[in-house]
Amino acid sequence: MKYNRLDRDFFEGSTEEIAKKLLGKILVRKIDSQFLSGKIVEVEAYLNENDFASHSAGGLSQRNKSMFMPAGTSYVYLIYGIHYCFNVVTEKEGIGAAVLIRALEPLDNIALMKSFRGTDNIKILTNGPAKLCQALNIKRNLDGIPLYNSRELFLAEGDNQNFEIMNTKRIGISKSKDLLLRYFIKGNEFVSKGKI
DNA sequence: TTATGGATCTTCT
DNA sequence: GAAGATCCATAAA
Repeated sequence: MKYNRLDRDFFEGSTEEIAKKLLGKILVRKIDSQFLSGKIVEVEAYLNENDFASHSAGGLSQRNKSMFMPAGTSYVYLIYGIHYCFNVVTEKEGIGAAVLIRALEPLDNIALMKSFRGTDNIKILTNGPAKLCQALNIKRNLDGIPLYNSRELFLAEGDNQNFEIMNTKRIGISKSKDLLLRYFIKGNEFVSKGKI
C-alpha cells in the first residue's frame, strides 16, 4: 500500500477543525520495514482555553510540554500507570491544544497488530485510545516527534471521505464534561463507545 | 447486559 | 498523597 503523507499545512486551523479533518485519514506506523496502518474513525479535541479536562489547563509541565509544540507534533502520554494514548498537537507553538485519537479501523498488517495486542479478535484491536497505541506499538519514545516529517509515525490521505460525522460529549473525563468535542464516523463499527 | 474493582506509576498538590 | 483523556476480568442481575 502506498501512503500519501499529510504535510505541515494540513495541521493549520482550529483544533475542532483539525479533529474533524482527521476522521477518515490514515495513521501509519513503520516498524523496521513493515507498515502498520488504520483509518481514524473517532477523535476528541482538547482545547487551550476554557477546557479543564485538557492536560494543558494547568499550564506547561514536563508531562504535557509536547502539547505546546507546533501543530503536527505528536503527544504521547501514560495514563493510569499502564496505558499510552496518542494525540495530534494543534495550534501554534506556545498554545497547548491537541486531538486525541480514540479509535482506528485496522488496515495494513493486521497480523502484527494482533500479536502486539495479544488477541485474534479484529473488533477489539484498535477501538480505544490505549488499544490502538498497543496495536501500533506507540510508546513515549514517539512523544514530541513531528508527524509531518517522521518515518516511524505519520498521517496519510484516506480514500473515501464519504461519511457522516457525529458530535458528542467526550469520554472518561470529570471536568468540562459537557463540551461537545468528540467526533466519530457514523455507523463505523470500530468506534469505541456509543456507536450508531 | 451492566457494574465493579484491580492493575500500576507519573505528575502535581 | 491522590488522581488520572483506560482496559480487562469477574461478578451480579
